[in-house]
Amino acid sequence: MADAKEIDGGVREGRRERKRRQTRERIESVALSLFLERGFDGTTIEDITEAADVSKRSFFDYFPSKEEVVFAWQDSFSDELADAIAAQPKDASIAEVIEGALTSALLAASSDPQHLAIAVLIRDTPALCARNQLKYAKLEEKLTEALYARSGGAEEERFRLRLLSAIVVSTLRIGGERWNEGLQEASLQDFAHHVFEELWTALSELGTLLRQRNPNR
Amino acid sequence: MADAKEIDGGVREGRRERKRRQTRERIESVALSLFLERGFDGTTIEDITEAADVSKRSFFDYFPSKEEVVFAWQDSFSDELADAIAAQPKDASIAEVIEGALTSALLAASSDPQHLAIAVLIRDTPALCARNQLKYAKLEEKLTEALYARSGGAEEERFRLRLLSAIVVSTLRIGGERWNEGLQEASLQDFAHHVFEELWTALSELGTLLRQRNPNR
DNA sequence: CTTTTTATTTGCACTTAACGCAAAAATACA
DNA sequence: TGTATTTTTGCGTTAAGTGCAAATAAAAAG
Repeated sequence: MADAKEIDGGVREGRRERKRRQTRERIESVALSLFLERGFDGTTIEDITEAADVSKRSFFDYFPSKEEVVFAWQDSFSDELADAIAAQPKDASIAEVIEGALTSALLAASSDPQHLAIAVLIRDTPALCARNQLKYAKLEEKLTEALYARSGGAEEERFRLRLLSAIVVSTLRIGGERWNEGLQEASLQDFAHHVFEELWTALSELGTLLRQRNPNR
Repeated sequence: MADAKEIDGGVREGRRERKRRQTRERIESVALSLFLERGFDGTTIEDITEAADVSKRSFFDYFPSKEEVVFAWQDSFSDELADAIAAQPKDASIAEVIEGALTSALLAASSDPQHLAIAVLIRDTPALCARNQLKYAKLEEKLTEALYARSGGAEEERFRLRLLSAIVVSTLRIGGERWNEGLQEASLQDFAHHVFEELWTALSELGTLLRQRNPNR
């Protein structure tokens, strides 16, 4: 059990790992094609495994359920967002950090044209809608952690940051819906910037409104 | 097909309707007991139908899936909240409307002691977690509509109200988690009031923060 | 009270998702 | 080469959920 095939410090991908990765990618790609073609419910695991040329049993060795194939890519988005937050300039305001990081993560994600089709698929499949909401919850957690890690970390800040994360993720969700409904005339950057403008303005006005109504608190 | 059994204008519940309602309630009650006793995954549909003395097939005539039994009561909460919002005094501020309506809806809901057990069940069952998130989305929609209906309805207000709804629902979610984690020393009223105080303060400060950073916008 | 109509319940067969286990095949290593 | 390990597969099983047609119960009509 000595370490094998190590070259300049990194473990190079052996045949096993390579094949496993390829199989996983093949299943994912084939499954998504079929989902888009025949719908999620109209595609059986057998359809997928036949097209991907693996046994039905092997499918569950790669993905715990049919749904997870659709959401496999989601984890990477959370991670990218967290990285992007850490990468924002030190002197940026919290609004700039969030807007900057989210915009760059969104741009990276949208480079894959399949994502739009997947979004539509999710919207039109009730079973996927529920699972999709869970994605937002996870994203919210990650975002909170990333913001908390960045901003010194006073315990009293936690609620505020959690709330802010929730607000941002909600905005992402609402904005995403609007983007999918609309005609995508503007570029994603411009659209995102516009939505953030609305967000900051709305929050700012909301703050004013609340302070006026509860002046003594 | 003439109308039958009508007395003073209302259609009295016939034996059919009554039995159907009773059966539905029996299934629901039995199912929840079993879920709490053996867990959601550890309870089969057959367990439920045997205990409720109906056929397996009939179960699906009352509920579209095992999960829906757990969430059957949720719709009524949304409706109560919408009613409570409409019932708030005309001259109340938006914050007062939300806090007042949500508090009263929460109090009404929490009068059923099973709700706490259900909340724990949901938290501990992954399959239910996903479905649970969908509940929040629905609540958000309802809340937006209720606020929109109340506040004259300028089209430009929609985004703000939607955002505010999202914020409130997020707060409800976060507060709910905290409530379940904690020891419930305070009363629900006091706890809710405290959470709302935090919310209004945080929003107000957030507004200030954003205005300082984006003074020219 | 009997017949007819309508709504509800049930039984049964069927599809599909998902899991467990042990045999078989592929790969790594010596 | 031979041996150990990992991966893949086949097969059997459980349980959710659907469709359909027969049986049953309730309501309406005669």
